[in-house]
Amino acid sequence: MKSEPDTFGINDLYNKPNQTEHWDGVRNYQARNMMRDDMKLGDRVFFYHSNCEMPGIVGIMEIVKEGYPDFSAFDPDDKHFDPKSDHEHPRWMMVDVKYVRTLSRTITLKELKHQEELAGLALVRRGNRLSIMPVSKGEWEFILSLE
DNA sequence: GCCAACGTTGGC
DNA sequence: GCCAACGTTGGC
Repeated sequence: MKSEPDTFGINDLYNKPNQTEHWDGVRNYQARNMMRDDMKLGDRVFFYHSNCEMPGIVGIMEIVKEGYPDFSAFDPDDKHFDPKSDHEHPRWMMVDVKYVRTLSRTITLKELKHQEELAGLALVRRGNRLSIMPVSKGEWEFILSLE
């Protein structure tokens, strides 16, 4: 899962009560579908810092609440307000994530791009801008072996 | 259903 | 700040 550290970085998650936060604001259907259908309680997630000096994987989180309506879409004052989403027919979903640990170092995007084993990783495929992307078990373990 | 215009993402 | 690569919108 990607987030801009200037907006919400891994240290912000670390400092939350229970080190837990809802992952709101996602307004892309593919990403929503993953939160709605694929992300299960206990699943592990990489925390990726995007749009910053050193883009890359910085930590690990865990899903502690499965997909439910993103209430930030209901709030006209919220940056991610969507008038087409309401309580009866919520259009957007989110999950709750909990901090697990910070990696001993940032595994940079540049580094990930250079690994043959990760050629299939969604993150490094051409032009991928999704804010949530799947990681296979093999890819997960390989990435952690780089730490 | 097509597709041009537009807005966004995010690396660089 | 630039701009490639997307996704979305809306006229037709």
